[in-house]
Amino acid sequence: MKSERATLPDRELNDRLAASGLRFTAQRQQVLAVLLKRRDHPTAEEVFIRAKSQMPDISMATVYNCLDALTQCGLVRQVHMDRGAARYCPNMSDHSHFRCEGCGRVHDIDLASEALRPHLPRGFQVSHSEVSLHGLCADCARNSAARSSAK
Amino acid sequence: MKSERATLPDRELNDRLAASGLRFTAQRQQVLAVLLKRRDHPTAEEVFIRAKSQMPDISMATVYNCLDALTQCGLVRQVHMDRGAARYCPNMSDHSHFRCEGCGRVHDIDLASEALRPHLPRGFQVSHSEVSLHGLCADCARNSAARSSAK
DNA sequence: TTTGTATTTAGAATCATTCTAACTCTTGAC
DNA sequence: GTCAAGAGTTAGAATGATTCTAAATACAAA
Ligand SMILES: [Mn+2]
Ligand SMILES: [Mn+2]
Ligand SMILES: [Zn+2]
Ligand SMILES: [Zn+2]
Repeated sequence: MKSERATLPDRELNDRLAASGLRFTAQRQQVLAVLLKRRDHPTAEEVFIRAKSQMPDISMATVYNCLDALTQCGLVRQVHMDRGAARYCPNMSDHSHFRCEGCGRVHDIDLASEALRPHLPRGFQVSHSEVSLHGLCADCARNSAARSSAK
Repeated sequence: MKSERATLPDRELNDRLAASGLRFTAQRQQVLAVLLKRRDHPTAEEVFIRAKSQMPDISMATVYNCLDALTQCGLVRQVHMDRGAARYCPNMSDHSHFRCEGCGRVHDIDLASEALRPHLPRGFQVSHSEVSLHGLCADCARNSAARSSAK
């Protein structure tokens, strides 16, 4: 049985889209649902695969369009690690990203770009900033330490 | 009259290349010279154009190869701003980058990634980090303030 | 010299993304 | 309800940056 009233994320989606003069569509709902379900910073390609499993007719072009719409209306951020495909994150708090070279996962890091402000030279006005870190996450660091001590 | 002994950057280049098992070549020398001459974070394309003006037979593939060799032997860093082409920087000190939306220039910012260390969650090991900032540089901010007050 | 390897080169291939143009759906006069 | 206008979706083409490939060239050591 489907609830009469929209779920909370759907209501939020509807309002945000409307505020940007955009329509609520099944595809945008699906793409957002994918991002909210597993917060692992998937690429557009990965979003496409996951969305397609629920909505077989959705196209890659639409996934790009939806991700763009969601980004525009402030529900999703693009994340740029490495040179490869952009990743997408539905966590809109001011945070940074850490890409683990061991497991490949992209972790949210509670490091606000606000913290960088005092380091800037006089007169510069920052409108947007991005911090990307690379290395070993706690789990992978522990494993690699264990492996090397075991020899 | 050309000096008998190699210039300082050439000596350094020779040593660094040797240390990585790479040869000193005219193309690598030229590409490094381009980067040292104007430290404005050019893209590979821009490096190609500048190098070509001195060395008309150099190819784009070689510019990519040389930039790669210079990066490997620690004389140059790749800088990733936006989604576009990578930029190259011969300043190997721990610093960050600021892309001005007014004039398009990429400025070095004296913000060491070391400063981020204390913000990391326990157990994470950072091997590399990059901070990219966007906004208005001091000059452009001043101009835009002047323009808006003049109405 | 000779010979093996590193480097350069042009062009093809690849990858992510954007664009195009046709089709479909929604909305809001009438 | 009908219908036109606009918004959204779609497949596939086009683009831009980079990497790959294979042949030619330059080098360095034997
Ligand atoms: Mn995130
Ligand atoms: Mn720099
Ligand atoms: Zn890990
Ligand atoms: Zn500027």
